[in-house]
Amino acid sequence: MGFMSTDLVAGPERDEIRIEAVLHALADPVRLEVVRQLARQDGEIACGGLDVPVSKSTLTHHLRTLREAGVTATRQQGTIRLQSLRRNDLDELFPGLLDGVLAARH
Amino acid sequence: MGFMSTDLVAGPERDEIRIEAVLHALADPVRLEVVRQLARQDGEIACGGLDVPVSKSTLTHHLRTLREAGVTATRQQGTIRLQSLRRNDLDELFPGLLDGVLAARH
DNA sequence: ATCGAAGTTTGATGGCCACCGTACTACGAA
DNA sequence: TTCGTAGTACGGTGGCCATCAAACTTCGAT
Repeated sequence: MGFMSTDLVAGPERDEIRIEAVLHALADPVRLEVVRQLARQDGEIACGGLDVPVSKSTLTHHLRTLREAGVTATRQQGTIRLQSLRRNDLDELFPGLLDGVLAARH
Repeated sequence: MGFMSTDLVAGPERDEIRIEAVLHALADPVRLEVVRQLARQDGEIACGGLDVPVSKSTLTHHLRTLREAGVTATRQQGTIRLQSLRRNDLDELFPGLLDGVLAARH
């Protein structure tokens, strides 16, 4: 009670993030939509709070791809997993990339 | 003799360039290397001037993918095809994206 | 006209991966 | 402890695509 739960699910350190993995992660329409929703929210979203037209298991797969690429961070909160964008890390490694992607009309 | 040959090979208009196609095009290691070499050169390069570890036919395939995504422009010069980056179009549509990708250490 | 150089096209192959349903795990509430 | 909720893990399937070799095309030079 009352303590900040920082129960992070494993992902790459900032220096381990590879541009190819990030681009591959962003190149899928479902994952791109997830990133857009995370960017719009500018905070954490649970899996169930994401509005994408795929099954639960497929969404799990996409979220793992994003996390392992270093695009998102995942924090466990009880039985819920909260997703957030790793804006700082991405902006430092690839300045402008994320903003450029989000600037695209869709 | 002496006139500028502007024999462009077909590609999408600027407004037809889709972010998903661009990301997919950039997500392949061979194509990303092509983009890096084009960016370093800051001009036109013939297919044969590109240093990538794939066969001729595979390179043709990659260059078509890049062109049809709107990442590169292709100009025919006799029997040679000159490739160039569509920097202006990409920067206008997705400001920062290309620079961010090129800023990645590799 | 012939030949070589530069690329494309075609057809085939193998691997990756997006997708699903089902079964499973873990946590919280009643 | 039982039940519901949230999400993961596991097989399995189909489709896309990176790859190549071989045959073809097109242009320029000889």
